[in-house]
Amino acid sequence: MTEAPLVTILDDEPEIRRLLADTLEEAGFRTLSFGRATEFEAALRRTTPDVCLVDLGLPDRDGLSLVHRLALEQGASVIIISGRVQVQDRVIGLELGADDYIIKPFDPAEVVARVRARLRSSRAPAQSLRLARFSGWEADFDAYVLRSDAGAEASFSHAEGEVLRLFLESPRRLITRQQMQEALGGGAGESFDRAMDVRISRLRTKLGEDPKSPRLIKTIYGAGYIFLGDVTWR
Amino acid sequence: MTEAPLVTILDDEPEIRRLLADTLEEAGFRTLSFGRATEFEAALRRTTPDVCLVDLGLPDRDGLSLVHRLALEQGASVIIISGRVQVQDRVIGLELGADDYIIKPFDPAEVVARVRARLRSSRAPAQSLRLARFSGWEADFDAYVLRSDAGAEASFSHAEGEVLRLFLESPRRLITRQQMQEALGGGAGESFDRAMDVRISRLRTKLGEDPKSPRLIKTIYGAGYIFLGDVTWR
DNA sequence: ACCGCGCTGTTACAATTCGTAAGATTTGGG
DNA sequence: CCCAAATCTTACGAATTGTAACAGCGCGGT
Repeated sequence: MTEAPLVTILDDEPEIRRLLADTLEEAGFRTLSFGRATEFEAALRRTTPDVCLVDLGLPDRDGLSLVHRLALEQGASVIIISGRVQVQDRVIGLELGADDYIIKPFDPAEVVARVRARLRSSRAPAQSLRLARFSGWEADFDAYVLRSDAGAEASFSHAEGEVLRLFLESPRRLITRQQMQEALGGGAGESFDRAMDVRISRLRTKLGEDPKSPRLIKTIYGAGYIFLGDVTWR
Repeated sequence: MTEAPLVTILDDEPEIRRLLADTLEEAGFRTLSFGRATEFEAALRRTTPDVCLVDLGLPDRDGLSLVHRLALEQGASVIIISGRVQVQDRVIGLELGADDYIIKPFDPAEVVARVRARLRSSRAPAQSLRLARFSGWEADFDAYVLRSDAGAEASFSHAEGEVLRLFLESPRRLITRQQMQEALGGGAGESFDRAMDVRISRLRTKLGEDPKSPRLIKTIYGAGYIFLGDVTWR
């Protein structure tokens, strides 16, 4: 876990191998490159890669069966990189066990992004990226806690969190009561109105808003609310 | 798990929704379609899809932040379907947590194949799930023992293990009371409710949770529980 | 068989969450 | 300035959840 993830590259064109290896290593991965399937298979007996990039159309072996075996036995993520552009090829590749299918010519940045996506889904989610910073506050949606730079701390309930999240996802933008009602699951136009008010009221209290002139959650009479604040998600 | 996987479709164009829904249902999936993000979010409060197809460029919400949240919170696989063809868009979408990125116009057969690929990888590895590491703890399902990095050690019972395993198999994902009840074999809506609470309470105690603000097992009032923690199975 | 112990569900009661009701306050139009 | 509608706040209570205490059960040791 402390070590960089290992990505193997299997492609018969040396330039492509080098391009992929350079890009991936620059992105912080360890790489191993192979030009022929037999070499690759030999290496598999010694190490277990996290992600395998496999080019179809290899000279010495049918790439598809290799993919199939890899996916089944090794449990590694397999990404096919292929010059075949037919939808049918992609479908077959994916059904055979590939996790992704990239068409040549590819953009190295996209390959890196797709490799990362594979790693994310196979390993445990990297981090709890559920923190939002805004206007001297930090909202922690894991712990359900609000922390101010001044040191104040207040926990918020799930219902309050729904409202807060709605605001933090669309700051400086009008959120109509209707939208809020739909997003918060208030059934069809009932007296859920008041419930929403109350949630917001409680949230304001926890944010230490001055009832006379709220600075963060602003009411737009007859329309809805606007959340003011520069939000950064982490 | 005996039930067909649930795939949600979020796209503002009705024809696309229908096309996707038809194709996926023909392929044996259950589907739910939405035209607006708020509707979708409301539905998320009640069900937990296995795969989410999300169109960017929605009218009522920034699609990317939605993807971000989905990926992190719901634990579902997210596939972006977008008309934006720039590599940069794809990279951003993937880095934000999407598991795949399909460009419009798409071929329905490929979408099905990619959905299947997501399901394959998200499915719990059916191997020897005996040891799990998470947040400074190690759960040993052979010895029925919990060990903390700090050196604490507590044994857990079979019933407690069932709950713990359920959590560890779906971390960071809402587990409804109903789901839990089904998984744990509690007969239909009896007073088994309380038994579940008690199991969880006992588990919390062994994990050294602070009753006031548990860090690992979160209660979602009126819905269920979420287990927070980066889990790695061995 | 008897005893003791740990596991687990049940019960009862405490604590929490969250919507509703109701009255106070604010807003914007005339 | 007046009024009706919209919104805020507070108090309350129903529903949900937490947990301590108790009881039944199974099992191993004596």
